[in-house]
Amino acid sequence: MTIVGSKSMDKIMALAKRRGFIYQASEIYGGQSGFWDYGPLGAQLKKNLRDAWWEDMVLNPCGGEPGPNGEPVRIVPLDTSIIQHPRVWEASGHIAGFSDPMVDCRETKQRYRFDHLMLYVPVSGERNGKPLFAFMPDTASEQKQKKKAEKAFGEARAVPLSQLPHGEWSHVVAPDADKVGTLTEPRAFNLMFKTYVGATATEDDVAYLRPETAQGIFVQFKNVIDTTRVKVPFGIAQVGKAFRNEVTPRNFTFRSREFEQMEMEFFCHPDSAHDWYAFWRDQRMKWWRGLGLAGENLQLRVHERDELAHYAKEGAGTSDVEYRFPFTAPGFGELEGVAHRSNYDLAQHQKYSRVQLEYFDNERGELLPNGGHKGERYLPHVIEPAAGLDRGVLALLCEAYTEDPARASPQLLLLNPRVAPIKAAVFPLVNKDGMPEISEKLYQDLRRRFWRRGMIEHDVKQAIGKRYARMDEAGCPYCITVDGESAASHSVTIRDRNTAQQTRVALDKVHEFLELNLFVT
RNA sequence: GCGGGUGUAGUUCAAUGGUAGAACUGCAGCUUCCCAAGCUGCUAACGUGGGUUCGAUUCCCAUCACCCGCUCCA
Repeated sequence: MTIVGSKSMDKIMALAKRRGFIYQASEIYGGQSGFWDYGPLGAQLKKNLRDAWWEDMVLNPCGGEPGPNGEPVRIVPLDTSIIQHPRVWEASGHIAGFSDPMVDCRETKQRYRFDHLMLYVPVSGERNGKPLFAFMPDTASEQKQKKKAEKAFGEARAVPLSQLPHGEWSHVVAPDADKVGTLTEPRAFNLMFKTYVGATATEDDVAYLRPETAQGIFVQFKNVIDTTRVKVPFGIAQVGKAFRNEVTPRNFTFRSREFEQMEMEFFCHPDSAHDWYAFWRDQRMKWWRGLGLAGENLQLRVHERDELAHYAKEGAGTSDVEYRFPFTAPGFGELEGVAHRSNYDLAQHQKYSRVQLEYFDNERGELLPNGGHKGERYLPHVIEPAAGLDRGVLALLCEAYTEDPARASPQLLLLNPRVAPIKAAVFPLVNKDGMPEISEKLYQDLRRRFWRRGMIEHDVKQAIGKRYARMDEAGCPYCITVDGESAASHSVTIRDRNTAQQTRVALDKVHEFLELNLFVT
């Protein structure tokens, strides 16, 4: 068990840089806030994590474990465009809230358009220490706030909130709030990256880089249903880049402006949504555990009602898989959210596109004399496990980072073999006496066998201890050394990264050893 | 967005108003039969842009980036 407190982010970042895992984007130009690049080892580590997700979500979901309906889980892949029709983001609700200045209520977590909010103030103009009451016209808050205002200071009149002098903000009671001063400053939330489609680049050509990959799935839901013979319940999975103009990119790659998501939208009948929600919540937690985030640094957290996103207000709820990063400790940071989105997205797209997106389920409805069912038409509910690939990589690095003062080279990465970028390294103990010839041959053989699984390294230069140390820092699980006995006994030593202990293995059994220790869990 | 801090080789640090020194890393050679060993050599840095000055890595301003604390995270 490693103690998080002993892990400093500075050291992890230095190692990530030094060993070529993560670089600052555009570093030679001074860097660009919110953007990071992956170096050779980082790119492979990230690919391994992405592949692991793909294997366990698409190719063989949940390792073959049946879903709550007792049947194999069926998920199909998809790859949609980063730039979608702008109306997609109107339907999804991403544009509505963010093209105009908004104010948030810290108490109720409601968000209001700044230019829509009104305020009840005394007709006399003198507040006399009483609070002022904000409301949204044509909502229940209008009458409620009016009553409160009249009780507080008699006759009240309505003025736009925007006319309020800045110093008076702390005296405003927000709609549906109890306390004063819970409204934030008005802010423009242009969280979506804007661009122009076409060379003319007029305002008519405005488009956005997707702020999440999920909408591409909802938009193509009908095509997938119509062309692939899938039946509800089933999932559609997608991995890809998403972009958000974060106000404050912070904490290394944790909050980046360009990031990669691994999202799966699982479509099911509304009646079974709770079961599928619980199923995916537990499956996803199990998955992260299986990759090495096994200790108490991983937790599942159920969202409070008042922090649910707009699409998850109704339904079974939202849970986050969270990891205790060194920079969040003792708190946790989100790795993946599992949300019951109800039918919010399909309903929105059906409304905005005016295309029928309901699913006809001919295995439901009343039983017919011929043994079939009458069928039922409905908008499926959606359970969405949405994971951050970059956050996953960061969590793996943080978890793997270990200091062992007993070693000459105290820093090492205890990466799970499945995600480790370098699977094995082959060394001649010394670069002479026929050893490099044997190691070169073994290296070529192993690379031919394992290239699909990851990198195999070969290094003949410098002292053996230095080569071991390098591999420890890269998180390579096994170092295979050709020594003086190898030629005569046709054997090599295999060094375990975690223990630094060596085992002698016959040359022609090395691949079996790796197969067994690296890939069989 | 606010406040504080920091920017010198790949990393970790030093010095200096007269353009920088080291350790480790990396690379090459020698050596080397098991954990960053030894010897020799090489590569390699003052975040960027202004200002002051005869001269700025050093002082000033701006900017960019990172870190910490708030804020934010639809």
